[in-house]
Amino acid sequence: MPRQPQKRRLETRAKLLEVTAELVSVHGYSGLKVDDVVTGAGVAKGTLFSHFRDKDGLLAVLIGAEVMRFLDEMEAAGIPESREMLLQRLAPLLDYVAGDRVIFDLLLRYSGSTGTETDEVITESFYRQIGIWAGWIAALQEAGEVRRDCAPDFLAEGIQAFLNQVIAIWFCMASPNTTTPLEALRPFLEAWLAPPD
Amino acid sequence: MPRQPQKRRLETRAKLLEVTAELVSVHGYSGLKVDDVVTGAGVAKGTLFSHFRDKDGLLAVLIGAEVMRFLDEMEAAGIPESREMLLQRLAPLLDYVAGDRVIFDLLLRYSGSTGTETDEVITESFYRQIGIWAGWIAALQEAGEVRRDCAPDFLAEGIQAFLNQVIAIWFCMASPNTTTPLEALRPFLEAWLAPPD
DNA sequence: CAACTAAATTGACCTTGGTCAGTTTAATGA
DNA sequence: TCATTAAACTGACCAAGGTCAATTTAGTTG
Repeated sequence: MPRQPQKRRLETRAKLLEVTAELVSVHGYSGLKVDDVVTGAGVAKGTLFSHFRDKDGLLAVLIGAEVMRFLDEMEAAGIPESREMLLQRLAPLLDYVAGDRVIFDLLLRYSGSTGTETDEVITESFYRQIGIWAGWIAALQEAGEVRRDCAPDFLAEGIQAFLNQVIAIWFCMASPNTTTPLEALRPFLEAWLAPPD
Repeated sequence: MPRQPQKRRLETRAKLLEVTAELVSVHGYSGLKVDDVVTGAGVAKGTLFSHFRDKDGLLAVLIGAEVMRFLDEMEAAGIPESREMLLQRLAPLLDYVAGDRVIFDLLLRYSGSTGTETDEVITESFYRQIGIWAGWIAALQEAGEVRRDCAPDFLAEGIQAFLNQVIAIWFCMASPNTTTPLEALRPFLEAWLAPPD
Protein backbone atom coordinates (compact mmCIF):
# COMPACT_ATOMS: atom_id res chain seq x y z
CA MET A 1 0.00 0.00 0.00
CA PRO A 2 1.55 3.28 -1.16
CA ARG A 3 2.04 5.74 1.69
CA GLN A 4 3.55 8.97 2.93
CA PRO A 5 4.46 11.21 0.04
CA GLN A 6 4.07 14.10 2.52
CA LYS A 7 7.19 15.94 1.51
CA ARG A 8 5.68 17.60 -1.51
CA ARG A 9 2.60 18.54 0.49
CA LEU A 10 4.63 20.15 3.22
CA GLU A 11 6.55 22.15 0.66
CA THR A 12 3.34 23.34 -0.94
CA ARG A 13 1.93 24.37 2.41
CA ALA A 14 5.09 26.23 3.33
CA LYS A 15 5.08 28.03 0.01
CA LEU A 16 1.46 29.07 0.45
CA LEU A 17 2.20 30.47 3.90
CA GLU A 18 5.28 32.25 2.65
CA VAL A 19 3.42 33.97 -0.15
CA THR A 20 0.54 34.81 2.16
CA ALA A 21 2.80 36.44 4.73
CA GLU A 22 4.41 38.47 1.99
CA LEU A 23 1.14 39.65 0.48
CA VAL A 24 -0.47 40.40 3.83
CA SER A 25 2.45 42.58 4.82
CA VAL A 26 1.90 44.60 1.66
CA HIS A 27 -1.87 44.72 1.19
CA GLY A 28 -3.20 43.86 4.64
CA TYR A 29 -5.59 41.04 5.27
CA SER A 30 -8.70 42.35 3.58
CA GLY A 31 -6.56 43.24 0.58
CA LEU A 32 -5.30 39.68 0.40
CA LYS A 33 -6.79 37.73 -2.49
CA VAL A 34 -6.82 33.98 -2.54
CA ASP A 35 -6.21 34.09 -6.27
CA ASP A 36 -3.05 36.10 -5.76
CA VAL A 37 -1.82 33.64 -3.16
CA VAL A 38 -2.27 30.61 -5.37
CA THR A 39 -0.79 32.42 -8.35
CA GLY A 40 2.19 33.48 -6.30
CA ALA A 41 2.64 29.99 -4.94
CA GLY A 42 2.21 28.46 -8.37
CA VAL A 43 -0.59 26.11 -7.36
CA ALA A 44 -4.27 25.79 -8.15
CA LYS A 45 -6.94 27.30 -5.99
CA GLY A 46 -8.26 23.94 -4.89
CA THR A 47 -4.89 23.11 -3.43
CA LEU A 48 -5.05 26.03 -1.06
CA PHE A 49 -8.42 24.98 0.21
CA SER A 50 -7.19 21.44 0.75
CA HIS A 51 -4.56 22.86 3.08
CA PHE A 52 -6.70 25.48 4.85
CA ARG A 53 -10.36 25.45 5.66
CA ASP A 54 -10.90 28.95 4.37
CA LYS A 55 -9.15 32.26 3.90
CA ASP A 56 -9.27 32.92 7.62
CA GLY A 57 -7.75 29.56 8.35
CA LEU A 58 -4.80 30.54 6.23
CA LEU A 59 -4.05 33.65 8.21
CA ALA A 60 -4.87 31.90 11.47
CA VAL A 61 -1.81 29.74 11.06
CA LEU A 62 0.40 32.79 10.66
CA ILE A 63 -1.16 34.46 13.67
CA GLY A 64 -0.88 31.30 15.71
CA ALA A 65 2.83 31.17 15.00
CA GLU A 66 3.16 34.81 15.98
CA VAL A 67 1.35 34.22 19.26
CA MET A 68 3.66 31.27 19.93
CA ARG A 69 6.58 33.65 19.68
CA PHE A 70 5.03 35.92 22.31
CA LEU A 71 4.50 32.93 24.57
CA ASP A 72 8.16 31.99 24.21
CA GLU A 73 9.11 35.43 25.43
CA MET A 74 6.67 35.29 28.29
CA GLU A 75 7.86 31.95 29.51
CA ALA A 76 11.46 33.05 29.18
CA ALA A 77 10.65 35.93 31.53
CA GLY A 78 9.85 33.43 34.27
CA ILE A 79 7.04 33.14 36.79
CA PRO A 80 5.76 36.55 37.89
CA GLU A 81 6.03 37.30 41.57
CA SER A 82 3.14 39.70 41.88
CA ARG A 83 -0.18 40.51 40.25
CA GLU A 84 1.38 43.63 38.83
CA MET A 85 4.13 41.64 37.17
CA LEU A 86 1.56 39.31 35.69
CA LEU A 87 -0.32 42.18 34.15
CA GLN A 88 2.87 43.63 32.77
CA ARG A 89 3.74 40.32 31.16
CA LEU A 90 0.50 40.43 29.22
CA ALA A 91 1.19 43.81 27.71
CA PRO A 92 3.09 42.77 24.56
CA LEU A 93 0.52 40.14 23.64
CA LEU A 94 -2.33 42.53 24.25
CA ASP A 95 -0.69 45.18 22.13
CA TYR A 96 -0.19 42.71 19.34
CA VAL A 97 -3.75 41.44 19.25
CA ALA A 98 -5.16 44.91 19.68
CA GLY A 99 -2.83 46.33 17.06
CA ASP A 100 -4.81 45.04 14.14
CA ARG A 101 -8.54 44.84 13.99
CA VAL A 102 -8.32 41.99 11.52
CA ILE A 103 -6.24 39.90 13.85
CA PHE A 104 -8.64 40.52 16.66
CA ASP A 105 -11.69 39.66 14.60
CA LEU A 106 -10.04 36.50 13.39
CA LEU A 107 -9.14 35.33 16.87
CA LEU A 108 -12.65 36.17 17.94
CA ARG A 109 -14.14 33.97 15.27
CA TYR A 110 -11.78 31.11 15.84
CA SER A 111 -11.96 31.06 19.59
CA GLY A 112 -15.72 30.91 19.30
CA SER A 113 -15.78 27.86 17.09
CA THR A 114 -15.51 24.34 18.35
CA GLY A 115 -12.20 22.58 18.63
CA THR A 116 -12.45 20.56 15.49
CA GLU A 117 -13.19 23.54 13.30
CA THR A 118 -10.34 25.54 14.71
CA ASP A 119 -6.96 25.30 13.12
CA GLU A 120 -4.46 23.22 15.02
CA VAL A 121 -1.98 26.02 15.52
CA ILE A 122 -4.56 28.33 17.03
CA THR A 123 -5.86 25.56 19.27
CA GLU A 124 -2.36 24.73 20.42
CA SER A 125 -1.55 28.33 21.20
CA PHE A 126 -4.76 28.61 23.22
CA TYR A 127 -3.99 25.57 25.30
CA ARG A 128 -0.45 26.66 25.80
CA GLN A 129 -1.55 30.08 26.97
CA ILE A 130 -4.02 28.56 29.38
CA GLY A 131 -1.26 26.36 30.75
CA ILE A 132 1.00 29.33 31.28
CA TRP A 133 -1.67 31.41 33.01
CA ALA A 134 -2.63 28.48 35.24
CA GLY A 135 0.97 27.97 36.30
CA TRP A 136 1.40 31.63 37.07
CA ILE A 137 -1.86 31.88 38.94
CA ALA A 138 -1.03 28.83 41.02
CA ALA A 139 2.30 30.43 41.93
CA LEU A 140 0.57 33.70 42.85
CA GLN A 141 -1.94 31.85 44.95
CA GLU A 142 0.93 30.20 46.81
CA ALA A 143 2.41 33.62 47.35
CA GLY A 144 -0.90 34.93 48.69
CA GLU A 145 -1.25 37.42 45.85
CA VAL A 146 -4.43 35.98 44.34
CA ARG A 147 -7.61 34.67 45.88
CA ARG A 148 -7.65 30.91 46.42
CA ASP A 149 -11.36 30.25 46.09
CA CYS A 150 -11.04 29.43 42.38
CA ALA A 151 -8.96 26.71 40.79
CA PRO A 152 -6.05 28.07 38.71
CA ASP A 153 -7.38 26.21 35.68
CA PHE A 154 -10.73 27.89 35.90
CA LEU A 155 -9.25 31.33 36.32
CA ALA A 156 -6.83 30.65 33.52
CA GLU A 157 -9.58 29.67 31.11
CA GLY A 158 -11.47 32.77 32.00
CA ILE A 159 -8.47 34.96 31.43
CA GLN A 160 -7.75 33.24 28.17
CA ALA A 161 -11.25 33.83 26.89
CA PHE A 162 -10.97 37.32 28.24
CA LEU A 163 -7.76 38.17 26.48
CA ASN A 164 -8.87 36.83 23.16
CA GLN A 165 -12.18 38.56 23.33
CA VAL A 166 -12.23 41.64 25.35
CA ILE A 167 -9.66 43.68 23.58
CA ALA A 168 -12.68 44.85 21.71
CA ILE A 169 -13.22 47.14 24.66
CA TRP A 170 -10.14 48.92 23.71
CA PHE A 171 -11.21 49.27 20.11
CA CYS A 172 -14.32 51.07 21.26
CA MET A 173 -13.09 53.03 24.20
CA ALA A 174 -11.02 55.73 22.62
CA SER A 175 -10.84 57.48 25.93
CA PRO A 176 -7.95 59.72 26.92
CA ASN A 177 -7.79 57.70 30.12
CA THR A 178 -6.89 54.50 28.35
CA THR A 179 -4.05 54.72 25.93
CA THR A 180 -3.23 51.02 25.83
CA PRO A 181 -5.32 47.88 25.89
CA LEU A 182 -3.77 46.89 29.19
CA GLU A 183 -4.93 50.10 30.82
CA ALA A 184 -8.45 49.52 29.58
CA LEU A 185 -8.47 45.95 30.78
CA ARG A 186 -6.68 46.46 34.07
CA PRO A 187 -9.72 47.03 36.29
CA PHE A 188 -11.37 43.90 35.00
CA LEU A 189 -8.31 41.73 35.24
CA GLU A 190 -7.70 43.00 38.73
CA ALA A 191 -11.25 42.18 39.72
CA TRP A 192 -10.87 38.67 38.42
CA LEU A 193 -7.51 38.14 40.01
CA ALA A 194 -8.55 39.73 43.24
CA PRO A 195 -6.29 39.32 46.24
CA PRO A 196 -7.59 37.17 49.09
CA ASP A 197 -9.88 39.05 51.47
CA MET B 1 -36.27 72.31 -9.03
CA PRO B 2 -38.07 68.99 -8.54
CA ARG B 3 -37.85 67.72 -4.96
CA GLN B 4 -39.01 65.23 -2.34
CA PRO B 5 -40.58 62.20 -3.96
CA GLN B 6 -39.60 60.31 -0.78
CA LYS B 7 -42.83 58.44 -0.30
CA ARG B 8 -42.05 55.69 -2.79
CA ARG B 9 -38.58 55.31 -1.36
CA LEU B 10 -39.85 54.91 2.16
CA GLU B 11 -42.29 52.29 1.03
CA THR B 12 -39.53 50.38 -0.72
CA ARG B 13 -37.35 50.51 2.35
CA ALA B 14 -40.15 49.31 4.59
CA LYS B 15 -40.90 46.46 2.23
CA LEU B 16 -37.24 45.41 2.19
CA LEU B 17 -37.10 45.37 5.97
CA GLU B 18 -40.36 43.48 6.20
CA VAL B 19 -39.18 40.75 3.85
CA THR B 20 -35.81 40.60 5.58
CA ALA B 21 -37.36 40.14 9.01
CA GLU B 22 -39.52 37.37 7.64
CA LEU B 23 -36.68 35.53 5.95
CA VAL B 24 -34.30 35.91 8.89
CA SER B 25 -36.85 34.42 11.23
CA VAL B 26 -37.01 31.38 8.98
CA HIS B 27 -33.47 30.86 7.72
CA GLY B 28 -31.37 32.79 10.21
CA TYR B 29 -28.98 35.51 9.20
CA SER B 30 -26.32 33.50 7.45
CA GLY B 31 -29.04 31.73 5.54
CA LEU B 32 -30.43 35.06 4.38
CA LYS B 33 -29.73 35.75 0.73
CA VAL B 34 -29.80 39.23 -0.67
CA ASP B 35 -31.28 37.84 -3.86
CA ASP B 36 -34.18 36.35 -1.94
CA VAL B 37 -34.81 39.63 -0.18
CA VAL B 38 -34.99 41.65 -3.37
CA THR B 39 -37.08 38.99 -5.07
CA GLY B 40 -39.45 38.92 -2.14
CA ALA B 41 -39.66 42.69 -2.07
CA GLY B 42 -40.10 42.86 -5.82
CA VAL B 43 -37.21 45.26 -6.41
CA ALA B 44 -33.83 45.04 -8.09
CA LYS B 45 -30.68 44.24 -6.21
CA GLY B 46 -29.23 47.67 -6.74
CA THR B 47 -32.18 49.17 -4.93
CA LEU B 48 -31.37 47.27 -1.78
CA PHE B 49 -27.81 48.50 -1.80
CA SER B 50 -28.95 52.07 -2.33
CA HIS B 51 -30.92 51.74 0.90
CA PHE B 52 -28.39 49.80 2.97
CA ARG B 53 -24.61 49.88 2.85
CA ASP B 54 -24.33 46.10 2.82
CA LYS B 55 -26.08 42.98 3.99
CA ASP B 56 -25.05 43.66 7.56
CA GLY B 57 -26.42 47.16 7.38
CA LEU B 58 -29.78 45.67 6.50
CA LEU B 59 -29.95 43.52 9.60
CA ALA B 60 -28.43 46.25 11.73
CA VAL B 61 -31.56 48.31 11.27
CA LEU B 62 -33.72 45.48 12.51
CA ILE B 63 -31.48 44.88 15.49
CA GLY B 64 -31.35 48.56 16.28
CA ALA B 65 -35.12 48.64 16.41
CA GLU B 66 -35.13 45.61 18.67
CA VAL B 67 -32.63 47.22 21.03
CA MET B 68 -34.81 50.33 21.13
CA ARG B 69 -37.65 48.17 22.39
CA PHE B 70 -35.45 46.91 25.24
CA LEU B 71 -34.52 50.45 26.11
CA ASP B 72 -38.17 51.41 26.28
CA GLU B 73 -38.71 48.68 28.84
CA MET B 74 -35.66 49.68 30.83
CA GLU B 75 -36.65 53.30 31.01
CA ALA B 76 -40.17 52.35 31.94
CA ALA B 77 -38.74 50.45 34.92
CA GLY B 78 -37.40 53.73 36.30
CA ILE B 79 -34.11 54.74 37.84
CA PRO B 80 -32.49 51.89 39.77
CA GLU B 81 -31.85 52.52 43.43
CA SER B 82 -28.88 50.21 43.89
CA ARG B 83 -26.02 48.71 41.93
CA GLU B 84 -27.73 45.38 42.11
CA MET B 85 -30.88 46.79 40.56
CA LEU B 86 -28.82 48.32 37.78
CA LEU B 87 -27.26 44.99 36.97
CA GLN B 88 -30.65 43.30 37.00
CA ARG B 89 -31.99 45.87 34.55
CA LEU B 90 -29.29 44.93 32.09
CA ALA B 91 -30.20 41.26 32.08
CA PRO B 92 -32.83 41.22 29.30
CA LEU B 93 -30.63 43.21 26.93
CA LEU B 94 -27.64 41.04 27.68
CA ASP B 95 -29.62 37.91 27.08
CA TYR B 96 -30.84 39.23 23.78
CA VAL B 97 -27.46 40.21 22.43
CA ALA B 98 -25.86 37.04 23.73
CA GLY B 99 -28.68 34.91 22.44
CA ASP B 100 -27.48 34.94 18.87
CA ARG B 101 -23.89 34.91 17.82
CA VAL B 102 -24.77 36.69 14.60
CA ILE B 103 -26.34 39.57 16.43
CA PHE B 104 -23.33 39.90 18.64
CA ASP B 105 -20.87 39.80 15.76
CA LEU B 106 -22.86 42.37 13.91
CA LEU B 107 -22.99 44.78 16.83
CA LEU B 108 -19.30 44.21 17.27
CA ARG B 109 -18.56 45.21 13.74
CA TYR B 110 -20.84 48.19 13.74
CA SER B 111 -19.80 49.59 17.07
CA GLY B 112 -16.22 49.46 15.89
CA SER B 113 -16.79 51.51 12.79
CA THR B 114 -16.86 55.26 12.71
CA GLY B 115 -20.06 57.17 13.10
CA THR B 116 -20.64 57.90 9.47
CA GLU B 117 -20.33 54.29 8.41
CA THR B 118 -22.66 53.09 11.10
CA ASP B 119 -26.33 52.93 10.37
CA GLU B 120 -28.38 55.67 11.91
CA VAL B 121 -30.56 53.36 13.94
CA ILE B 122 -27.61 51.63 15.53
CA THR B 123 -25.93 54.94 16.29
CA GLU B 124 -29.11 56.28 17.83
CA SER B 125 -29.58 53.25 20.01
CA PHE B 126 -25.98 53.54 21.21
CA TYR B 127 -26.37 57.17 22.19
CA ARG B 128 -29.66 56.50 23.83
CA GLN B 129 -28.20 53.67 25.86
CA ILE B 130 -25.28 55.84 26.94
CA GLY B 131 -27.72 58.52 28.01
CA ILE B 132 -29.69 56.04 30.09
CA TRP B 133 -26.62 54.58 31.78
CA ALA B 134 -25.25 58.04 32.53
CA GLY B 135 -28.50 59.09 34.14
CA TRP B 136 -28.63 55.97 36.24
CA ILE B 137 -25.01 56.22 37.29
CA ALA B 138 -25.41 59.84 38.28
CA ALA B 139 -28.35 58.84 40.44
CA LEU B 140 -26.37 56.02 42.04
CA GLN B 141 -23.47 58.37 42.69
CA GLU B 142 -25.87 60.72 44.44
CA ALA B 143 -27.06 57.80 46.51
CA GLY B 144 -23.48 56.87 47.40
CA GLU B 145 -23.74 53.53 45.65
CA VAL B 146 -21.07 54.18 43.04
CA ARG B 147 -17.66 55.77 43.22
CA ARG B 148 -17.61 59.47 42.36
CA ASP B 149 -14.12 59.77 40.93
CA CYS B 150 -15.35 59.23 37.38
CA ALA B 151 -17.85 61.33 35.47
CA PRO B 152 -21.12 59.49 34.75
CA ASP B 153 -20.62 60.08 31.03
CA PHE B 154 -17.26 58.40 31.06
CA LEU B 155 -18.48 55.42 33.00
CA ALA B 156 -21.53 55.21 30.78
CA GLU B 157 -19.45 55.12 27.63
CA GLY B 158 -17.30 52.43 29.09
CA ILE B 159 -20.28 50.36 30.05
CA GLN B 160 -21.81 50.86 26.66
CA ALA B 161 -18.70 49.66 24.90
CA PHE B 162 -18.53 46.91 27.43
CA LEU B 163 -22.04 45.65 26.89
CA ASN B 164 -21.79 45.67 23.16
CA GLN B 165 -18.48 43.98 23.15
CA VAL B 166 -17.82 41.83 26.08
CA ILE B 167 -20.62 39.39 25.78
CA ALA B 168 -18.06 37.49 23.81
CA ILE B 169 -16.75 36.40 27.17
CA TRP B 170 -19.91 34.53 27.64
CA PHE B 171 -19.70 32.89 24.26
CA CYS B 172 -16.33 31.47 25.21
CA MET B 173 -16.76 30.73 28.85
CA ALA B 174 -19.07 27.77 28.83
CA SER B 175 -18.39 27.30 32.49
CA PRO B 176 -20.89 25.67 34.85
CA ASN B 177 -20.35 28.69 37.08
CA THR B 178 -21.80 31.10 34.55
CA THR B 179 -25.13 30.17 33.15
CA THR B 180 -26.10 33.62 31.93
CA PRO B 181 -24.16 36.48 30.38
CA LEU B 182 -24.94 38.64 33.37
CA GLU B 183 -23.30 36.17 35.73
CA ALA B 184 -20.20 36.08 33.57
CA LEU B 185 -20.04 39.85 33.37
CA ARG B 186 -20.97 40.62 36.94
CA PRO B 187 -17.46 40.73 38.43
CA PHE B 188 -16.32 43.10 35.73
CA LEU B 189 -19.30 45.37 35.91
CA GLU B 190 -18.98 45.46 39.68
CA ALA B 191 -15.34 46.39 39.42
CA TRP B 192 -16.16 49.22 37.10
CA LEU B 193 -19.06 50.47 39.15
CA ALA B 194 -17.21 50.07 42.41
CA PRO B 195 -18.69 51.67 45.49
CA PRO B 196 -16.82 54.62 46.98
CA ASP B 197 -13.92 53.58 49.24
C1' DC C 1 -50.17 70.01 -20.21
C1' DA C 2 -45.28 69.66 -21.55
C1' DA C 3 -40.60 70.17 -20.55
C1' DC C 4 -37.26 69.61 -17.11
C1' DT C 5 -34.59 67.32 -13.75
C1' DA C 6 -33.52 65.11 -9.47
C1' DA C 7 -34.94 60.94 -7.12
C1' DA C 8 -35.40 56.22 -7.46
C1' DT C 9 -34.76 52.05 -9.54
C1' DT C 10 -32.91 48.64 -12.71
C1' DG C 11 -30.24 44.50 -13.99
C1' DA C 12 -26.22 43.08 -16.46
C1' DC C 13 -21.89 42.52 -14.80
C1' DC C 14 -18.04 41.92 -11.61
C1' DT C 15 -15.36 40.13 -7.74
C1' DT C 16 -13.98 36.68 -4.80
C1' DG C 17 -14.28 32.95 -1.74
C1' DG C 18 -15.12 28.29 -2.06
C1' DT C 19 -16.26 23.26 -4.32
C1' DC C 20 -15.39 18.84 -6.37
C1' DA C 21 -15.10 15.31 -10.09
C1' DG C 22 -11.37 14.27 -12.60
C1' DT C 23 -6.22 14.01 -13.39
C1' DT C 24 -1.46 13.66 -12.16
C1' DT C 25 2.25 12.30 -8.99
C1' DA C 26 5.04 9.26 -6.58
C1' DA C 27 5.71 5.70 -2.77
C1' DT C 28 5.44 0.72 -2.51
C1' DG C 29 5.68 -4.25 -3.49
C1' DA C 30 6.49 -7.92 -6.71
C1' DT D 1 11.02 -2.15 -14.13
C1' DC D 2 6.19 -1.97 -13.85
C1' DA D 3 1.54 -2.24 -11.85
C1' DT D 4 -0.97 -0.41 -8.09
C1' DT D 5 -3.19 3.04 -5.48
C1' DA D 6 -3.37 6.60 -2.05
C1' DA D 7 -1.90 11.35 -1.87
C1' DA D 8 -1.79 15.58 -4.01
C1' DC D 9 -3.24 18.68 -7.17
C1' DT D 10 -6.08 20.85 -10.94
C1' DG D 11 -9.19 24.27 -12.89
C1' DA D 12 -13.77 24.78 -14.58
C1' DC D 13 -17.53 26.00 -12.13
C1' DC D 14 -20.63 27.94 -8.60
C1' DA D 15 -22.67 31.13 -5.05
C1' DA D 16 -23.51 35.28 -3.34
C1' DG D 17 -22.43 39.99 -2.17
C1' DG D 18 -21.79 44.22 -4.30
C1' DT D 19 -21.32 48.03 -8.39
C1' DC D 20 -22.75 51.44 -11.62
C1' DA D 21 -24.09 53.36 -16.19
C1' DA D 22 -28.41 53.52 -18.05
C1' DT D 23 -33.35 53.98 -17.49
C1' DT D 24 -37.74 55.07 -15.45
C1' DT D 25 -40.56 57.73 -12.21
C1' DA D 26 -42.65 61.69 -10.52
C1' DG D 27 -42.29 66.55 -8.32
C1' DT D 28 -41.94 71.32 -10.08
C1' DT D 29 -42.12 75.16 -13.07
C1' DG D 30 -43.77 77.92 -16.98
